[in-house]
Amino acid sequence: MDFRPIQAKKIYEEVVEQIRQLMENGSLKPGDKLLSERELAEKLQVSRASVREALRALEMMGFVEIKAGGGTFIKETSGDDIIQPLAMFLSIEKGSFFEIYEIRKIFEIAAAHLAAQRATPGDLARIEENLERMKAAMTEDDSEKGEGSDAAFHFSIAEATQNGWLLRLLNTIADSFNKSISVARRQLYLTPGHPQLLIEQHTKIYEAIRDKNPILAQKTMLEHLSFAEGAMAKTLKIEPEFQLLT
Amino acid sequence: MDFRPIQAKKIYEEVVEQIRQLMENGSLKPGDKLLSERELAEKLQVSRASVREALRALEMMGFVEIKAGGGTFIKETSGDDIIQPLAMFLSIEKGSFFEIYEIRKIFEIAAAHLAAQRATPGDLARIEENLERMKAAMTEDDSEKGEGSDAAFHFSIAEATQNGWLLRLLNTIADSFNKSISVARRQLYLTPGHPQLLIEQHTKIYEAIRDKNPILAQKTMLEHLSFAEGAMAKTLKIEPEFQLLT
DNA sequence: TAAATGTTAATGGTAAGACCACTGATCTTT
DNA sequence: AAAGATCAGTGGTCTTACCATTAACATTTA
Repeated sequence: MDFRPIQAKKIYEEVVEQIRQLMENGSLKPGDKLLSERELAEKLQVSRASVREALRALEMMGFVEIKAGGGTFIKETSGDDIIQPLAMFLSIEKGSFFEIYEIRKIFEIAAAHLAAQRATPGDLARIEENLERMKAAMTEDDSEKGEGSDAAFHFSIAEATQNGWLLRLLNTIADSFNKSISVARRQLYLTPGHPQLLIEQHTKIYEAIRDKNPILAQKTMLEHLSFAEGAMAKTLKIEPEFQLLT
Repeated sequence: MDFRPIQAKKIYEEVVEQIRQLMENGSLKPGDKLLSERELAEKLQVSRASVREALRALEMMGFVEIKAGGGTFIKETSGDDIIQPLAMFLSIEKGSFFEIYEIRKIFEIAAAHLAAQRATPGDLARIEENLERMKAAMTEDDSEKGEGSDAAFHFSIAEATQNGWLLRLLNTIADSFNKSISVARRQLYLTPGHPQLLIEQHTKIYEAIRDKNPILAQKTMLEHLSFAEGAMAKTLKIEPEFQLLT
């Protein structure tokens, strides 16, 4: 006998799929108001609970925005929300430290390269400003300000790539990363001599971008990240398995 | 008067947060069975519907697996599921073609570089096998087989990086990409002379990886992707804004 | 005894109905 | 015309109920 198993697809998945298709073919554009939960339930011949579970899923993925008392709207997909599950994952998963850090390195190196090619005068000014804030933080011995302007420095480089997607992806990874290893990161700034080293490295990166030298920019960025990786790995008492892009 | 707004957090979000914390601090390990929906509802003093919405969200993000009639289990987070929202987004978003393709290029170039450093003999054999299948497909004039082995070739390179996260992210982007531009991709293989060019490029990439030359591997990969980008852009009648990593 | 079979309690899946708080537009009053 | 009150509609939540599936247990059978 040659029977095929009967597929018992969950209702909410079908609802998600129908809405997804409407978004894909353009019937539902960002800003559009969706039918109310009650109307959807009636049209699809399902319970309101099923509709709500589908909308919950779409909300989690950042495709719709649900306003209590107002209605449900197709969201202008910025991309930030799509990445939320990734951020949550990083807060839980500890094992794949170096795999993820490697991806961050790939992004940052590429960002430095592209920034050297495309940075506008405004971009350059922002990068330099963050570098100066770092230096000031060091003389003031303000490690918190130092970390903040460090992150801002990297952010402004990603901005200078003119690639919004690269900016968002890199930020998500970097943010989640900095949170999950905040201890090691703090140590990075409290070790004698390290702040000066870090500022030297950042200065070199900035100069390479300013001089529109993509190769040097990516090289200095790699050196900086590898140094930070090694220092943090020492604090965390784990050994990096690979050495990227040497 | 200095009042702080009373924040009406949605109940399901609080449920998600509580479970997330239990996962983060290790109280809930992969494989563990969660309390039943009814028990959770009673313990948390909320309705079963709210518990279900929270579990739906966790399921969408790939953190739990829900078996009808069986129970809810903490999932061994493979990472594939975390990326699902990204895949769904790519199927909808059409505008940022070159931004996304640039990210793909960044990944593929890095993958080629790392593969040249880390490929095992087994990896190399797989890469070569896919290359041979491409050649065979060309002589047989089987464009479908050609596209398939092309994708497999790139996949096997990503595999050789030994970085599971890079593999998953790259696959998600590449898959969504190939689907959304299937027309242009087909044209890429039907244009006279192109198959031969593509095979030459792939051969160069393979040889660079085989010879453990990361710089050359990344250079040949870049040339290949830039060529494909230009050809597809011509079919789609759009002009690339940037030229990456030249 | 051990395997196959039947039973049953627990679980997730779905539905229906109800009530609340909030939103936004309309209507009323000033 | 502006301010306030009204009200229908919406999402948020809870309750109850029943179904289909699962898995453990009890029973039967060879």
